[in-house]
Amino acid sequence: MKLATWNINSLTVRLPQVLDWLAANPVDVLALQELKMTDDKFPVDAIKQAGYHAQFFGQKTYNGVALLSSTPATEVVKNIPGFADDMARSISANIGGVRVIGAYFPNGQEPGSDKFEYKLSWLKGLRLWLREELATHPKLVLMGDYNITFDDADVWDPVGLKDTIHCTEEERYELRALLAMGLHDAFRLFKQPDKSYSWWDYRDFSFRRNRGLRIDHILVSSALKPLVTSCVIDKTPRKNERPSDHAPVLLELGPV
DNA sequence: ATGCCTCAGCTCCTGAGA
Repeated sequence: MKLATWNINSLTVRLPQVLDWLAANPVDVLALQELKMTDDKFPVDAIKQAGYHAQFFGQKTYNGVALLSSTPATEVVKNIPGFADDMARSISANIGGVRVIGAYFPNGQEPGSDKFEYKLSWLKGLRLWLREELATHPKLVLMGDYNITFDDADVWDPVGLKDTIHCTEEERYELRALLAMGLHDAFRLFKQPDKSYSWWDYRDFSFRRNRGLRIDHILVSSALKPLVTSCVIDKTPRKNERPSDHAPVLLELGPV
């Protein structure tokens, strides 16, 4: 089973790239973030023609998430039960025997800001809900744009970016709390190239200089961990003419 | 501190992203 996550920064702009990428990478599940469109604009037909079912949860201008799957998705849940939120940030479903959660974590803008406080409360809401979700669905994958780095290895300039957004102790505390409840960073289960990142700023030739952050993650539950055979970042689409600022992350599992 | 780049929208500037 192959799963992937990709923040595509507007599905309107990136639909051709998503279809191209799926043709080259026929995954079973693709979680998308930052659709930036309302549900009535979602390209159901194009996705269907590509051979995929689609579950989506969008809003105008910002945010928006979707799960594309080669087999039907069931028990679809939008956002975090128990956490009131007016933004479309997560979508969950059972697909191929796995509970899949695709999420677009809040950015947080700047430590100390209102948006940062919202990010921390969202993270706490996610953590409290996940505890139950893991008990109900032991085979679980949480993937998406976390907007948090685990540690210095995920940051191109750990000194210059110390305690800035995506790199603060408060954010990383919440990320480690997810690991403490039995989730595992699939990417680090394997030897990876030094300076592996999933996002590069559009400005200052950041991609060419590999000035990036690893903020897109795939976490797997303990029940799935032994089944993981690979996890990689695919930098290929970042080289496209009008790329998303994020690259997809891919996970491969043995038979579930 | 600001610009640098990209995208959406009550669009020719602004807010937000990260």
